Amino acid sequence: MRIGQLSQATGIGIETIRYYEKVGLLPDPARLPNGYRDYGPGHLDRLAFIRQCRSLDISIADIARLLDFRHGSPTDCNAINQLVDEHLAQIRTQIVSMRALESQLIELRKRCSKGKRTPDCGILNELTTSARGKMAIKRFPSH
Amino acid sequence: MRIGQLSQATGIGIETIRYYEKVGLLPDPARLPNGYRDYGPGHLDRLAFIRQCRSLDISIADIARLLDFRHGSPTDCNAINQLVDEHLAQIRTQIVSMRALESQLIELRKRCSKGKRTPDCGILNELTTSARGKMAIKRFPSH
DNA sequence: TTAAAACCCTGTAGCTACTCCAGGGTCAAT
DNA sequence: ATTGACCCTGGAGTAGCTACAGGGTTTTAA
Ligand SMILES: [Zn+2]
Ligand SMILES: [Zn+2]
Ligand SMILES: [Zn+2]
Ligand SMILES: [Zn+2]
Repeated sequence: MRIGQLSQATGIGIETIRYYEKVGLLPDPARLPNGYRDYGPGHLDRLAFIRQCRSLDISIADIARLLDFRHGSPTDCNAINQLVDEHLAQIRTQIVSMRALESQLIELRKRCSKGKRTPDCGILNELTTSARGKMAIKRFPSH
Repeated sequence: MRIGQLSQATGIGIETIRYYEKVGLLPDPARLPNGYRDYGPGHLDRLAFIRQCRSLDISIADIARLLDFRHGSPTDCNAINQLVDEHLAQIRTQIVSMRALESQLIELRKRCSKGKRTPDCGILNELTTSARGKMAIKRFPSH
């Protein structure tokens, strides 16, 4: 199977497949006499696994760890459970901070209505004044 | 005011301040005879505004636009309202997809309990089978 | 037969918003 | 005279791709 076919089969772009090879996620494939990459079913399987992990936003480094567990000698799988737990915690943290961001932006948006001119824009003014409010207490004399 | 003082006053790192100068967010400051950067109150103000925007996750490019509105000749501010609306929409989209991600990871996590060995790990197996399930229908004969 | 289209190759640069470092120069105090 | 705290420039690194540039190969159609 050539790279274009692998790309079609997995829905992953050709450049991305070559990138996964470069960073060590996908083992180097055999080569045809003309130098083209020649993939087998193992590559297809592995690449599908990678795509599934990426769709869950698992990092390249963590996918490498998962692939090691998958293809290495059997061990205790607690590390896998822990990896998922950590990612879940990370996602939840991000959701919390994005919701905080959302409400801040909602408040900001309320400051302005239609048809104002920039010097009277409530949004600009709010950004300016809250920026000033957050500045360090310390003052710097000019001498 | 030298760069270290500006850094202290705004809470922005020195390297970051130089970066903002390089990308055009902060105007080039005057220089002291020894070549050190010499900032005025205008820079402090502008930098505080920038930090405020960044804390709302507004991109460098959009901050540049906001600064243009802030320091340019007065115009209609609808573009500003729209900018905030777009960011709000973006944030909300991201929250939605992160929640979807969260529930997927929760489901995945349920697949495995303590003390299993990697070949029996429900998480690994789930990742593998759902990866296979999502593969393109098209098959590639080996001939 | 030949020319275009479609495929493949390597290597490099670009994206975001910083952050860090190497290898210097400058200035105050000891 | 030397230490330490500053400051400078320029370049590399981060994550995960994506998009070339500048070539070679294979298939298909005129
Ligand atoms: Zn992780
Ligand atoms: Zn407005
Ligand atoms: Zn925007
Ligand atoms: Zn498990």
